[in-house]
Amino acid sequence: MSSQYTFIGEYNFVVDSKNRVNIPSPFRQQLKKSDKNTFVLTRGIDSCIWVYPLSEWKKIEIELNQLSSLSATNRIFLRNHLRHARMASCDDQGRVILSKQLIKYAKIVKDLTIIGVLNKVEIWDKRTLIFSDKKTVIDDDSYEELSKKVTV
Amino acid sequence: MSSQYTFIGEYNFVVDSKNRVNIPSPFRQQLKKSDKNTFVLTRGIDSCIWVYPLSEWKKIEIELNQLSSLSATNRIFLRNHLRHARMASCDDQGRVILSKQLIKYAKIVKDLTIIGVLNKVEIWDKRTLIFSDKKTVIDDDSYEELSKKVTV
DNA sequence: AGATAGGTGGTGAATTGTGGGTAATTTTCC
DNA sequence: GGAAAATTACCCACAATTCACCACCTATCT
Repeated sequence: MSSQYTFIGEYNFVVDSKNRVNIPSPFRQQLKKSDKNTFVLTRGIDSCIWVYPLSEWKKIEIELNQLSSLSATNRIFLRNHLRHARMASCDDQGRVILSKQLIKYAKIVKDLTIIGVLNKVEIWDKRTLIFSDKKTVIDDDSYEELSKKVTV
Repeated sequence: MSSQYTFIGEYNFVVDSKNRVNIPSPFRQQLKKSDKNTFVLTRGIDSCIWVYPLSEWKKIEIELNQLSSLSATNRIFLRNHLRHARMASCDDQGRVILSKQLIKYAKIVKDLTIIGVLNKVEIWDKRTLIFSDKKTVIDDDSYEELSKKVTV
């Protein structure tokens, strides 16, 4: 399950009065033509927005398509996962528009921090992330668990 | 069994005095010519209306055809699924007409929430969905099960 | 200094969601 | 069967939003 993308690094941007956000230029330059400058934006598990290039999202879709709608759990899961997702294409300046729902969810005011996380991009409200940083220190036990899965 | 369609996101609309409902424009734009602006509307398993593009419905028909009518469960399932299904075409403004039976079944008053669920679209009464949200929480065991199937 | 690239702000045109009217068609009822 | 009533199909209209650009400012590198 390896990705074609290598989004890494951190960038500070602002969201403008029309809810537009710049995708960092190094990320945009990686985009394949087949992705047509299109991303899928959705709720992150933390209070941030996850941004996938179209082709990366398609991989997720393939998995979600396995789930039969005859199962109640599946239906709830699919609904809740997909309802907050949106496609968005870059304009000529490389910006995407955030929906009001996503802005509200991620508590976005104006200043943003955008982080590359390999195959996806996270959009954080700057202050929210600073606050979140203080809380999310990984304890030793969790590192033990992690060590079984990744070598780093 | 992957879909040609990527219906995602949530939209708020109203049903008008003639029982017309707008199909969200991003969904309509995906429609293939062969689908001829035609959908199949039927009862969802939850109290909502399921909307399939014609070609996606055809796939379901193929699956349903696999079910032997010798089984009582199958017969009941088939009947209940098919008796409420209806074809409906968009008008020039991209709206379909909901039958009274479907409106009653989904307890639709005026405000709607429309959710894209990959290959189909769900039409919910706004209040009903909010109420449903509160009741339907996925428990931990179910999440464990899900995690075996999808990574997301 | 000039050129280039990257980030931010703004604007007019096109799209979209919603409402309504009228004629054709179907259904209902006697 | 046929008239009346309801439903449906096919239009037009319009306000609000969104989209595709254009313009400008800034920093960096040559």
